Amino acid sequence: MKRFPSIKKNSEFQKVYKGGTSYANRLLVMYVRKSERPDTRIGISVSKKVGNSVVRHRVTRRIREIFRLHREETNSGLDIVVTARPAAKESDFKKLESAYLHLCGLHNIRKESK
RNA sequence: UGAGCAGGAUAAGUGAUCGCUGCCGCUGCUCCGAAAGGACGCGGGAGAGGAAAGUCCGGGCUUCACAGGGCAGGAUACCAGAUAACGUCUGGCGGAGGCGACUCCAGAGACAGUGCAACAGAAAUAUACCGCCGGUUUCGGCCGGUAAGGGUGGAAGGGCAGUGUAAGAGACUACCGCCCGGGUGGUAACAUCCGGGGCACAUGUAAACCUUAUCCGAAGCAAGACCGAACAGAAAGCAUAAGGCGGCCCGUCUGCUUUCGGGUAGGUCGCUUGAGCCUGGCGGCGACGUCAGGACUAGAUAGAUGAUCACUCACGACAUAACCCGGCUUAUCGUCCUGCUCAUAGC
RNA sequence: GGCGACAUAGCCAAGUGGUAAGGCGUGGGUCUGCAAAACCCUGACUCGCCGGUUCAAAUCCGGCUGUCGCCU
Repeated sequence: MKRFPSIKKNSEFQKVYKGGTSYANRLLVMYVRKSERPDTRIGISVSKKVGNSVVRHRVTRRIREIFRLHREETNSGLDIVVTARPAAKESDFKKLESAYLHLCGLHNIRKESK
């Protein structure tokens, strides 16, 4: 597997938005929905309101890196959509990471291993 | 030393680990496949900009349209050149600004025609309000001449001085301006000189319509080409066996295979070696051209540059390719280099 | 990535080079014992921003900024 699987189609995004549960904090919004697939997929959405192309790419890469590093800690078989809010453009990697883990805790999708 | 003008370069760096996207290689173990090959693994090497931006011009490329010409529509506009082409660039000319280095110009035509010019003003391209002069008078004025003066306006009938006249007026004269013709220099724009017209054309606006000259078919890689599940359709053949409707027959609906064809989801190509880049010589004032040598430098398809650690400093601006080039415009923390101008002081 | 449209008062908006219409709303007044309704009065000074053409620009011409739509 070269890359982790991701949500690509607009219809799949809409499915998660309508059928999933959502939590949010100051930096991020997270939608989670159980899927029929065995693995966990992620979709990242960054609006133009967040900033220009450079800012949006940087936010996307950081969220993708966070997901990659913490993938083993979460339950599998989920579709996750993360939306960045405009405040995310000023925050660094550490702040985004703590915000992500906070939302994972609210969703109760973290494994009980640790 | 201070103030400035013009041009150019650069766009934080180094090392380690994990991760991402192409490319190349493998005595390859594992999986798929008839094979070619692919997946996976390991190793190597590559991986955003000067504006990648805005999409404002120009071209390549692709599809569609097209005998040729004209009209319509659009663009450009001093001259000569450069270029694949351009609204770009270079060198000149004219005008404007600056002490200067130098900078800026949307810089054809308003004697081809039409339109518009609010308010003010008597009058806006045609006219007499006041004034001046002559005549007349019932002394209030009326008739005629007149653009020198007043006032209005962004703009008032070529300017200024003189002659002249009742008062005036290119009516006449000199200079300037304008128009016409010619000489000289220059490829040309243009500059300069001579002669003539006595002025008949004569406010501004062409980023108003327009005239003249030149150029332009339209759309854009989500262009387009190929393969192609599903599904709508057509034709041929087979079975008339079985099932539904029906009490039964007739009838009617449902079938299978092959071929054709449309082309959706999806996939492959287009997709990066190029009117390109670096160095040097030659031609040219220059833009640029030409010759020789050298290097290969992203190609993704929801879209690749991030995270962690260490060190240095000026503590890091604007900003992320998406078919590719040539320009323009706009954004931008700084650092460095070259040439030149002015002022002050010293030699 | 490509193509196109729009921006005028708090809101909806008209506007042809020459003083920027109108409606809703706000505020004030008349009316009423008090209100509602009705009637009268009321505001643009940066016409999104910066330049240019013109005597004069919301309007014409360039360049920016923002918003929206279409192509999948």
